[in-house]
Amino acid sequence: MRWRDLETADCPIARAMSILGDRWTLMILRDCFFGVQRFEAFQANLGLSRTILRDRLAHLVEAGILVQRPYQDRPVRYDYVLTAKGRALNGVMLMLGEWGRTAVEGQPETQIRHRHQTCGHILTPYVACAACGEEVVAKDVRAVRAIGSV
Amino acid sequence: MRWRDLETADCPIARAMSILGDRWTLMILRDCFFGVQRFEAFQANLGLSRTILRDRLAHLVEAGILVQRPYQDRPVRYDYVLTAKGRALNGVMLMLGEWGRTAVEGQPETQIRHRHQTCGHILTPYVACAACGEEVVAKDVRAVRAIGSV
DNA sequence: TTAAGTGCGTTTAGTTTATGGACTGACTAT
DNA sequence: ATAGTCAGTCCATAAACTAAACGCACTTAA
Repeated sequence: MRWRDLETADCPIARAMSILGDRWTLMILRDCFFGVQRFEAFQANLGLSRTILRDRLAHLVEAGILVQRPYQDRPVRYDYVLTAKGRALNGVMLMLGEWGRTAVEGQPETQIRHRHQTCGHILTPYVACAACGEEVVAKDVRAVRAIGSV
Repeated sequence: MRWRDLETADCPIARAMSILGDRWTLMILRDCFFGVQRFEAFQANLGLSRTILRDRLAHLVEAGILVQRPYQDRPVRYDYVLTAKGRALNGVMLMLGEWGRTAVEGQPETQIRHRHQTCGHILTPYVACAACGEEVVAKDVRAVRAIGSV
């Protein structure tokens, strides 16, 4: 199966993965959330090949997740910054980090956490339901095919 | 950079991606959450090559995300089912699906949603802070290096 | 008892992607 | 002038992925 056939899949996870589903894209976006904006910085942080970095950044721009913002002329150079669509990945990132932190063994002495500025605590994120505000756990959820949303 | 070097990274997202970060693994896990358990079913649903499927399932078992549960002898055949560690990915899946649904254009007529059994509504998931219960948005969050958690 | 089917894999050969390193180009700073 | 910075391209090699065929240990149907 060709990978980017998933773009038009019926399943939103499949559509998400058609954009995010390779070895580097989510790592690049993690760096974006940490404030990294420049080509050299991504490359130095991640250690991926420049060819791939170029390709992935271009895809992310094309997908509307990053925008190029010129920070100098002669020669023109761009920062890569998150769009609203990119910032909307915040929840995915937080949950992914939480899973990596709690579920994946391997105990580095320090780990990166987040502080929730509005309450001051170190963040432990969980997924809640917009309708009832309760925490959502796997067993309480059933997949349904929906037209519209209710 | 060699990919599985990330296993011991300091960043929990990097550690998560060392397991989940390829084109198919999260798609396989999505199917697991939808109840798929058998080799042929994964292969038919996803259309990936059998070679890769074998490899990915083996990795997921090795990582403790799936377990093989024999459902017949002669010849012995296994179901692949989520462990607690696997089920802990529920939040990631929900947020990934929500992002795919709301942020990725392309409007199939029907989409897969979830029903939140405890309140009966179609689920719109969001990420909340365990300390204060409020929704967590990108701008209210700052990365910190932490030893312990508080 | 032969034939067909099922389920899970392996093998093979060919294609696609990724990799690391050198290189270019347009500058700036010393 | 010389070195350094930054973003990117080019290239040869290496690794990953693919589709299709095949193998094996059965079960079921003819």
